[in-house]
Amino acid sequence: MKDTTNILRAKGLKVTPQRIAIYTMLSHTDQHPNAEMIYRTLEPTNPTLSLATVYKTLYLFKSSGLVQELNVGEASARYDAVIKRHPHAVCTCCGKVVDLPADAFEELRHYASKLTDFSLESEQLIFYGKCPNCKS
Amino acid sequence: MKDTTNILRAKGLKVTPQRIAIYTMLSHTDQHPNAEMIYRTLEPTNPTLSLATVYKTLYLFKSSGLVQELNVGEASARYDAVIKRHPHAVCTCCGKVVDLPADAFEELRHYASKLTDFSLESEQLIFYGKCPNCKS
DNA sequence: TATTAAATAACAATAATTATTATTTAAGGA
DNA sequence: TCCTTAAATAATAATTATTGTTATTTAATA
Repeated sequence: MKDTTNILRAKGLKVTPQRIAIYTMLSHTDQHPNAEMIYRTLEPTNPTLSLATVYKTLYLFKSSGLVQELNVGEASARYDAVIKRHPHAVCTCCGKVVDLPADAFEELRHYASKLTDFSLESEQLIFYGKCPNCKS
Repeated sequence: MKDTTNILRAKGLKVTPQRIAIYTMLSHTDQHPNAEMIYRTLEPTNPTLSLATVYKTLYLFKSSGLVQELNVGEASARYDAVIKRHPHAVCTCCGKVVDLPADAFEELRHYASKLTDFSLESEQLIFYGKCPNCKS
């Protein structure tokens, strides 16, 4: 995809088929997949892809600010191509992760900076509960 | 310790020296240690303790509601004997984790339940930044 | 004190992630 | 378009956190 190529170039990253596939997939899903899910999704159409490359590419993207890593308490990290920090809701039954609008963070930042001597950089807000499907 | 013994009994748990040591240590620290730290702290005075027991005991305590597990994005989980949900601040430099007062959660719960169809159970709020020591 | 179900220590196994290395390839210049 | 080369990749080994297994020990209760 042209878009992905330009985004990678803008970060000074070499453009490879693997990177294009991973970024394009991440920016077209709202599933918050982990490395394994990304690999299993892309492997059929990218038979030469290896799982180690997925991990390295995610690390690279994270370091370049192209994706954010999300830690919801599972064994493996999830990834999100939306880089603006925003709250998430995690279903404690099926594991689904959904996005919430970002505006909760504005007041929170204020609140937290009053309470600590930290110089704050970012924040993570996760709600846990049962999603509509699992409730019933 | 008498206190710990009673707390374990109240949850219907068998009282063993290992459980007493782990719970007593957790309830007397604000360090939010992980399993390895707990093991290394207790092993000198409890030479018969094994790391697997630490993990199993933490799982038991978590299931019984005696401790909460805290996932700040590190490889290993941290534990807190304060079971009321409260925000944490994590130093991105030295890894220190400090507690913040719980009252931020009241409005957040309200906010989140308006935004999702989830039946919400709990929440986790983590601020990342540099602690006073690491700032300078 | 004797009984017994449960807990523990020791260690094997697993799962997620990272490191290593030989091979391949993207990017830029001739 | 073809070279050159530094960087990326595939394959796989290694590591780290955590969980499973099992023989032995022990806390709780009779």
